[in-house]
Amino acid sequence: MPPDANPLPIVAIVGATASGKTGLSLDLAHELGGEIVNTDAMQLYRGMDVGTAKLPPSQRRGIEHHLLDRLDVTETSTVHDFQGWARAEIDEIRGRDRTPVLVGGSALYTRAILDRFDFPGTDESLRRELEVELESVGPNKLHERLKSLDAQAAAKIGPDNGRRIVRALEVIALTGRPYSASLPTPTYADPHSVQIGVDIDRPSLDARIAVRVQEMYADGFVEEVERLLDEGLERGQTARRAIGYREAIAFLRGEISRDEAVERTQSATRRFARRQDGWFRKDPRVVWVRFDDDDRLAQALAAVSSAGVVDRWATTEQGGGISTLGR
RNA sequence: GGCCAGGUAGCUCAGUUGGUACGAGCGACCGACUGAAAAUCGGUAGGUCGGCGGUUCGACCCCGCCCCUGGCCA
Repeated sequence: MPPDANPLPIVAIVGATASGKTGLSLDLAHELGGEIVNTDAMQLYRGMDVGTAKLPPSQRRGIEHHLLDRLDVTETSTVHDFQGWARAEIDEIRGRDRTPVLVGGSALYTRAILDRFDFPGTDESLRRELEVELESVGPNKLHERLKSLDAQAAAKIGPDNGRRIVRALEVIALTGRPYSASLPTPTYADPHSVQIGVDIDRPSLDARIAVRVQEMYADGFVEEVERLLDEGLERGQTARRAIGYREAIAFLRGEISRDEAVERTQSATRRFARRQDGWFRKDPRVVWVRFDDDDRLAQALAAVSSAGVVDRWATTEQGGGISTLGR
């Protein structure tokens, strides 16, 4: 392996909301001379600050942050666009000899960047057609059609998951090939990638979530949502469904009380955090560090320094009889 | 103190004209996931039906007493 073949790594900090990713990412970026790349679907939106726990510029310690505030709340976020933006951003950062540090809780988005992961195209009018049909005939009818076209995908997706059925039908119509309803096996697009997961136990996490939501409301979250409503939040396909925002909207409409909005937001966030955690846990490549370990930065740095040099280690540190098989 | 309503899954409530609870939504737990992913969808576990006694072959449903909650009247 030529020495130059070991470029700057791509570092990703993953884990549940409120686990402490942000703090660790800043420390890491500081140590590595890195720049932060957001991998959170909702922090992509301009104006969604308090409710997404977006780090205010004043607290960024002078570290560059990328991929925040890219979308208007009325726009639909797509993994595909995000993948393109993020990869371009990463190339640019590395081009400046800086280390990209990805931070965010959207597992699909993170994988879209790090892994070999190609998304089939989309077609506005076809999509709309299918959605209208879904609305009028219901998911089961569409599921039957999917079954005749791609029984495997149909079995995997299930008869009631309208949204995914529509997407499968769309992909099949567009590509003429079956839809893979299964995720590809995780393979880094660039082998010099590391994922560091922030490990936190549930009681601690739940307590932090409870506090965070309280603080959001104390910090003008409702006012933020009012502002965004003026900007057309409810017309947005993605943004208005964000946890916290949908509850705040219900509160502003007078459908639920403020306390109820807080409670529902807390419980929705807890559920979300569990899903996030499960999603990252499944990835065997993630190196975990405890959220409250004083040594976590050192552990993370160690994980980073071993990124991409696994091959070298395999030949030099293996020792014993196996080394005779060396390259 | 009197009257009325009610006490059924962790929560909010259905239900059985007496025959082993058809429960539902939410939550909890587990899982799926390729262009909305903070989305979308699937599965599992939870109940001595307020307590005690009575009637009955049999009561969560009937009777009596008691406890608790809410409301009304004193």
